[in-house]
Amino acid sequence: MATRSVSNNTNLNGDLSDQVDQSELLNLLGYNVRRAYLVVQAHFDEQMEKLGLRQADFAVISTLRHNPGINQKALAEALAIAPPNLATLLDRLESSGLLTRQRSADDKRIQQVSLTQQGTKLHAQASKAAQKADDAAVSKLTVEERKQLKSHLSKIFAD
Amino acid sequence: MATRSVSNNTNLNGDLSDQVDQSELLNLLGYNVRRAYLVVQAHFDEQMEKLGLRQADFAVISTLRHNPGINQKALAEALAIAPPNLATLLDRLESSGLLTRQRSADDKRIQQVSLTQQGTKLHAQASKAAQKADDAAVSKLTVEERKQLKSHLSKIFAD
DNA sequence: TATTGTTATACTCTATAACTATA
DNA sequence: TATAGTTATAGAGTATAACAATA
Repeated sequence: MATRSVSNNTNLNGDLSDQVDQSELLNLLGYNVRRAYLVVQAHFDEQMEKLGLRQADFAVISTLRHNPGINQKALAEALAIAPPNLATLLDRLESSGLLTRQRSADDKRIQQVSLTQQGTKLHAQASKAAQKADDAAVSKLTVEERKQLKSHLSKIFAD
Repeated sequence: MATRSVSNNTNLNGDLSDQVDQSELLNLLGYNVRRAYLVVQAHFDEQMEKLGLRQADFAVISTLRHNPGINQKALAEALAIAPPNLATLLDRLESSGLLTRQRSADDKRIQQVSLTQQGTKLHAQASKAAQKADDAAVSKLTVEERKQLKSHLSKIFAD
C-alpha cells in the first residue's frame, strides 16, 4: 500500500546520517519544505488510512462539505488537481457512496458535485483525523511558530 | 516530460477559485506545506531541467560534493531515498559520467560513491540554479521570514 | 468554435520482495 | 546469519492527447 512510516528510520550503529554534511541542501528552503512535507504526509496518511481515504480524497471531501454543488472545473482548480485525475477520483468516491454528481439543468456540460449523507458523516471523522495528524506533525512548534509557519507558507503559494 | 508550470493557472472568467471556501484546508498546516511544496517543486524543476537533472539527482550530487566516497547506505539514509531507488538513480548518473562507484577494499560489499570532474562541474552550475529557484519561490518573503520559515520547517523533520 | 468532463495512456516517484556477494 | 547493494516489479501520483456532449 505504500504507507510511509511516521517515525524516522531507526538508526543503529550510531546515526550515520549525523556524519553526512548536508549543509548545502539544508540551506535551501525548497529542501526544507520537501523534508517537512514528507513528515506531514506520513502523519496524514497514517490517519486517513483508517478511514480509507487518500490525501486528495480529503481535500475533495472537505471542499465539498463547504461548497456543496461545486462543479468539477472549480473543484479541480481550487485543489490544483488536473481534471482527468479529478474525474477518476470522483468516480471512486462516487462508487463508495460518498458523493453524487448531478448534471446542471442550466448547462448540461456541468457536473454539480455534493456529499451524500454518508460522505458528510465521513467528513466529520476525517476532519478530526486531519487535525490530529496536523498536531502530531507540528508538535515541536509553539502556537506562535505554527502561526508564522502558516503565514509564510501561504505567501509562497498565494496568487 | 510532466513539467509543472511555475505560474499558477491563468484564470479567465474572474478567478473562480476565490469563490471556493477552502478555509478548513487552509487551516491545516499540512495542506499549506503541500501547496507550498508544489510551488517550490515547479521552480526547482524549471531550473534543473536545463541541466538535465531531477530533484533527487541534485540532492545526491550536492551530498557527494560535500561527502566524497560516501557509501550508498549512508547516502540513502541521509536523503530519505529507498536503497533500490538510489541504486537505479546512481546507475543513470554513472552512465552520464557524473559519478563513479568503487568497491571498498576493506569491505567489498560497500560502494564508495564520488563525483567525477564532470559531476563536480555540473554541481557548481546546479548549485547556482538551485539557489535561483529557491529565491524565486520565496520572493514574497522577507529575509527574516525566510529564516523563520527554515527554522520552523527543520523542526518538523529533525530527528 | 469553445468549454466541461471523460477516457486512455504514459511517465515519474515510491515501495516491497527476492536475489547476489560479501561479511 | 546479517549487511550492502541490486533487480524486478507494483502501486500511486501526475501529466497530456483525443474524444463526446453541450454551449
